[in-house]
Amino acid sequence: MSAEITARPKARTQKRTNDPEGMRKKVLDVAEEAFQARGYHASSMGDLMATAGVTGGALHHHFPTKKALALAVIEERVAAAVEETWIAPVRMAPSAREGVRSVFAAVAAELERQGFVRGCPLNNLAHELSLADPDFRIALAGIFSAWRQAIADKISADQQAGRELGTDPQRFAALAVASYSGAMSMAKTAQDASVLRDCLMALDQGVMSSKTGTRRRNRILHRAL
Amino acid sequence: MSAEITARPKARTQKRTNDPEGMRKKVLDVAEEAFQARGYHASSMGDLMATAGVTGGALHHHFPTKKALALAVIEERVAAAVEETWIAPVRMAPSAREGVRSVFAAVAAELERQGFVRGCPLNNLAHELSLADPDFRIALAGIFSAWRQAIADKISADQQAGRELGTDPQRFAALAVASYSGAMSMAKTAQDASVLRDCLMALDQGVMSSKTGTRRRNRILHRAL
DNA sequence: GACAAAACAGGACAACCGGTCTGTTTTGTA
DNA sequence: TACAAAACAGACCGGTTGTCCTGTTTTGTC
Repeated sequence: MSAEITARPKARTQKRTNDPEGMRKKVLDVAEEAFQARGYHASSMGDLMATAGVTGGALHHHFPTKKALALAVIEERVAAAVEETWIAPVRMAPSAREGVRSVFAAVAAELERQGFVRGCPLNNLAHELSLADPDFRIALAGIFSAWRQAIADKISADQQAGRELGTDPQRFAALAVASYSGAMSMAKTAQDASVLRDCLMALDQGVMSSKTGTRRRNRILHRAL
Repeated sequence: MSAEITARPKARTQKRTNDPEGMRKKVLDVAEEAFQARGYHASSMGDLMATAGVTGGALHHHFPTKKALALAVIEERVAAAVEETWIAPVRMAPSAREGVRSVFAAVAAELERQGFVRGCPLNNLAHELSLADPDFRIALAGIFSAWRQAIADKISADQQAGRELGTDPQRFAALAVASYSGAMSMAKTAQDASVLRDCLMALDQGVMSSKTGTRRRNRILHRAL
């Protein structure tokens, strides 16, 4: 008679959503959002399951561990975000300096528009996870490296065209990424994007201006984007 | 007879250390170290108790909650660290630019010496906690603000002496702090301090050089500290 | 030395964490 | 339609978390 009890079919309360690949995407969406807003350790799997409307079994099927989920967020979402908001725009810009300047200005404008600063996804996760686990650190370091390399390559391209001959590509890229990351850190902490503008203007009047006398012009063109 | 059992005096295994203020300091030391190395959420009260050699009762007496402990670390330790490594040196420097440059170089040298990058304490906690709790955020934002203000004040002092007349104090300070913070983020993620040197050199050849033709000189003087 | 207050000791607890397990349903393929 | 594999559902567990509580010891004060 015990077999009769244990073999009793369980009542299923949740319907299946026959949406292939949609469930994994939804979990990644929620995880990306949560890791960005609250951080990795502060986001529990239970929270993610609840907000994503996903059961534990489903989550574990796509991502065996929490680490695997975070790794997927880093490699698929964070890397894509950097590619979209930084690498591609810089590549398409008329010059490296103009590309960096326009991204800076665009992000500052976007932050002022939505009136809330959540910080740079890459920096947020990098601070929390790069010392916690080597796999995390390597993945995050790779994104940082690709980010800088894209800017350095653009400087090299400019040099191929006879411009920026006195500029070291690696150093320029390092300063661009560092000042942006640091400015975002302060903007997030102060919940005020104005420091981003301060940094952009300081760069404009110093490093960001070429040495051929375009310093005045840049200050005027700055509002164009 | 039950009273006889419940009233039985408990055996005390740990001796008292009649060291007033010493216990609180020890907890703060351990917490500062742990929050810096592993972060706030990844550091459990149990770990802190164990490594500090402190019982739960003692810890709870000095710091009723984990949040109170973190707030004390921020206000007493992180603020002091920024004061010690940045604000005081900049104040004592011959000029703002020279002060910023020397701190940058000193930190880079220190990181290369110990061969391991744990990141900026302020930035580490700021990323993890500034969105988690308003009290955290305000405390951290205040330190960032004081940091920038110290540099801006130094620029103003330079201007009082007839120098740096074309430099905006707030913007200069914002760029200095941002580029340092961002460079430390990358250095921590890559576990390589060379990006700090890259940023310093980029600043030296651009923003960090005054406009009176000292650009050459700075590159030579750079190794002096 | 009396005595109130501060400074601890140490256990207990409820909530929660991430992960596992078994079982059911859908899907791809022939 | 048969059937193996993938995709899920949902309960379950051991360990950990932060906090609280009661009791003991030290300290300061008159």
